[in-house]
Amino acid sequence: MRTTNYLLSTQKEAPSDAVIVSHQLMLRAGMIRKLASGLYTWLPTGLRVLRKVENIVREEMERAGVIEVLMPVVQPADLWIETGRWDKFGGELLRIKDRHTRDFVLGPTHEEVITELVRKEVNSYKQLPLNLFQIQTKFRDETRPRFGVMRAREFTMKDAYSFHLEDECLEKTYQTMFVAYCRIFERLGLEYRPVIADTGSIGGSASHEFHVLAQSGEDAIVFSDQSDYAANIEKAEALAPAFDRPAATAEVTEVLTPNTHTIEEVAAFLNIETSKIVKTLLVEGSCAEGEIAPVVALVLRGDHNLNEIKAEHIEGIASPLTFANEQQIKAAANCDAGSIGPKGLTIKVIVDRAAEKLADFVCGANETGKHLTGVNWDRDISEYQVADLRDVVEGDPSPCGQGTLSIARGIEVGHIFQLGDTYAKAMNAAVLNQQGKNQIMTMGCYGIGISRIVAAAIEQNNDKNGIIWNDALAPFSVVIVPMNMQKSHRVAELAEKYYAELQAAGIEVLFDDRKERPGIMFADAELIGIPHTLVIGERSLDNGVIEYKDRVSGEKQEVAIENVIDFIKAKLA
RNA sequence: CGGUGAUUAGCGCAGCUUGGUAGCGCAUCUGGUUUGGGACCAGAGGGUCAGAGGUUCGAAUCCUCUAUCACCGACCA
Repeated sequence: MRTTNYLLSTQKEAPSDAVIVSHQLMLRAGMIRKLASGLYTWLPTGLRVLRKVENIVREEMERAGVIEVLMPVVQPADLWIETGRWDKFGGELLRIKDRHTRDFVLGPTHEEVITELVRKEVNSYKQLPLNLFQIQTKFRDETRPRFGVMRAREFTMKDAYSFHLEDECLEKTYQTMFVAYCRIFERLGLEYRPVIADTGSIGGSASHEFHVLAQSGEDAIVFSDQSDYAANIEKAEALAPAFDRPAATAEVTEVLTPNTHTIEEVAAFLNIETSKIVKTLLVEGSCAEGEIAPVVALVLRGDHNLNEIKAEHIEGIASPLTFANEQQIKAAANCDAGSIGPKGLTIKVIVDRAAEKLADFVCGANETGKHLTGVNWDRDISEYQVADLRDVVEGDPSPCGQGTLSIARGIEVGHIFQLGDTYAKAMNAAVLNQQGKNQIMTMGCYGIGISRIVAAAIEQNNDKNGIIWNDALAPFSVVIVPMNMQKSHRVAELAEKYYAELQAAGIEVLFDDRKERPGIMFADAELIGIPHTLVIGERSLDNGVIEYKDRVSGEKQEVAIENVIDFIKAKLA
């Protein structure tokens, strides 16, 4: 590609609303442009990278025996009503009507459509297992799109769905997909970790997420320092402390804590550590439709965070987790949210394992502006239930039994699930088994965020000059930067020759044939992140060499004019 | 959905307090001088100051409403 025939669109400055480095660089390098919130146009440079990711994913899917299909973005509402997700899926599901006022959705995922396909096409166990994938546009009407294509509303995803007669077979395919995913992220050259994940509202038994490690990641993932254990913090169990609760030594005393609302304020006011205070959060309990939800109290140590996923999985708590509103708090505790405590509450009380080990602790007095000190479980509060409610923290023992946990930030780029028969049952997707009886299939689903990977890769590989692509993802492998080509025939001829020869060798090359000063060409090549640069100038031609520059290491070296093509081929091998 | 803030040329910003001919840098175009790390000189084009209403002789500036965008939170196969 010649730069003069291309749309380079680089910029010196990024729009001020881009806050993370990958978003800034994608805009500056001319990879994407925003059309509206969460909607992006892919410019030629960005699209080239996106296609690289797609192709690697496609190759590895095919290697793993997955077969490509393509399903519509627009899906009839009937299917979503059939699985119940028409009601369950929140505002993220964009609903539209056609000219006949029939209901449709823009597909945020394709379980319904693939199950509809397979239940019609597949009738016999002999056709199983079957694993199908597509690379396609998804739409999720995110309440808060951010970070460019990292969390866009419209994005590209690879989604695969497998169908089996038995769970045993599903587990085998799940393993195959796990390995295929590892291969994909290796080939993409990303630093990644598979972690145990929550299955979320999609349901199912087993699930792993694949995270690209990056400071800007929106997820917290935890690792054991002595084993392979790795999990999303949503899923990581906080073990009960291994010691017995100390005996009570203090009497319950009421103290005035005016104008304190947060745990930090109370701790500062009373001059104690936040870990000696418990916080009491009121949430809605589960109930039948139409009934008034009861309120349940969740009690945690002041220095711990509520893990909402764990909480909503507890029997008797509404899912999704819903915090009590002001009226509900007033009715249950007769005070403001800042002064609630477990003592004297008449509602159900669930205590975190760590909070349950406290003695002589501080809690709200259920009277605005007052707290209690010297409170003790059993002696002062008899009715309560103990559960794992909190996020693990750095240094907690690993739930696998070996080592302690550390926490890192990750960008979720892949997620695989063993769905089981949730969707197949809802949609009556069955085949005839060996006994000639109808048997509901069991399913797996496997997603990779293609467009998110592009952003994640940049997040992990950049410097002050721009993006640093590896050979697998680079929009171009080589850029030819001629010095003063308009004046020097020798330079122009050699540049043209290399351009033709590299193209003939099947190497993607950008020939910067603009009438620009060298500094501009260098800066653009580095901003876009092309891994290999060939600098052709009068200065070195007299010595029979040209200059090669490596974007990753920044190192320059001279290469004999006649060896350049072989040199580049060797670099890309 | 709640909180905060923003909206002036393609991008980055100033001007608003104290109302009086809409500016700067980068980018773009023309001509010239340059040419190994974002050059220099001369000139040019580009604006419904987010929109609507109000106050005023006069509004980018003051007031009201609306829209859009972003950040923090809530939410999120």
